Amino acid sequence: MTNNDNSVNIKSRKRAYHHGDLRAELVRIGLDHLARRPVEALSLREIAREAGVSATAVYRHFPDKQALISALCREGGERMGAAQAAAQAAAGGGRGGFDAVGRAYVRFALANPSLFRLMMTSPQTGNELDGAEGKISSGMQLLRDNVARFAVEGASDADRRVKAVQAWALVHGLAMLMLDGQVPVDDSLIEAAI
Amino acid sequence: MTNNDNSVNIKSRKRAYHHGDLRAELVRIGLDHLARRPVEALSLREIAREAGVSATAVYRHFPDKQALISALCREGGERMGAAQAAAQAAAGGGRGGFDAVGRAYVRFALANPSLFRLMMTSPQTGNELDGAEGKISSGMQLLRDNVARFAVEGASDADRRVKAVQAWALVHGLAMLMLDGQVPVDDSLIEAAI
DNA sequence: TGTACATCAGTGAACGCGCGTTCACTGATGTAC
DNA sequence: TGTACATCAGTGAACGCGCGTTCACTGATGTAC
Repeated sequence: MTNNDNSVNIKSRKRAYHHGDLRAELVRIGLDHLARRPVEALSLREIAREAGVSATAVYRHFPDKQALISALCREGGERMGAAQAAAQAAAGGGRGGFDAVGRAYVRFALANPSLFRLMMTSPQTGNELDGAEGKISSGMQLLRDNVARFAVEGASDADRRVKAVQAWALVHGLAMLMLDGQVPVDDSLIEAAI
Repeated sequence: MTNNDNSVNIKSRKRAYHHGDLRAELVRIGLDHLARRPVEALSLREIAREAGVSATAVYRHFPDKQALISALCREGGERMGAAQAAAQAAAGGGRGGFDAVGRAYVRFALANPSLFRLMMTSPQTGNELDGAEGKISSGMQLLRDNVARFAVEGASDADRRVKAVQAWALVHGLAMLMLDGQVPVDDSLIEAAI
């Protein structure tokens, strides 16, 4: 939030947020909910309530609930991509960096369970109006690029493609199994398995 | 369904089902829904509607919606286990049989998307009243047993545990990625990757 | 073989719930004169 | 520097919806006499 004077809330209920601030606040609260509660519990009314604003106010910033959800996915994708990029940078290039990206993928999923599920489930969210194409599911993209880059040893194209899918499946499967409580959430297990 | 005379429906609305038949019919319809529609669209009222019965009638067979869902998961677990066992038997023992179980896991998930998700997401469904402990999530169990059995090469216990998790994660990840449309649903890809 | 009766799987009306969305509105803000 | 006005982000009441669940009930079935 930039420069939002909360004391204004007490004196007047209108224009409590500077232009654009409520939008950012709604996204913030939405992401917070997704970090703590199941996807199906995500409610436009509750997010508005938590922002201290009427449900109707949301419609000043998003045409409908789906648009809010898309914004959450977009923001989630960016954060996930950033986390992976940071992990890769910290680990240096090469194989070590590649593994670091995979681990960051799993850790992001564990830290943001419902957001991660939502990002996976939602249709690719092609850019309807927005121009930022590549960024949208950048969390997926970075891992996929790495996977493609490190699977060059394979003989044929098809072979490389299989290796890429295997690598992604391993990482994604570990994330989902931990998320669903089928495998204990154990950081050293992440280190060992990836 | 055993011996259910449907012509009875026309003459009288009461006792249209022999004892126990409506229960089986509700489960059948529920599974059918789960094969075609998202989990969150599963509605007790709609299942009843489709069975040609009032919503209230369901409560003669299940204390509440959760009990219906548990029954669906139980049935799903059994079917999945059966599919895996059949695949293993067909492929013979050894490594080939092990791979066959993994592929059957993925194929079951693809054939029953929402049921598979429900089985993964639902808490382990420990047996409250029922005595059939091991059978409940037998779909998971068979794969896990196999995974444990074929990971003996590892040096230490911890190492074997890691290998087991990796194998499960690969299979599970491939299933989920295909289910979510992130990886094309392609049977030859399943063969190649597992 | 015929009759009285208990059982219990079905019925339809009604409940309260929270949801997403619409509507006509209001009043603080920033701008033009 | 002061005043009139357009803008538009907020308001609260209301909508219809389908849901899970409860209630008092009904009537076909199978059993005991």
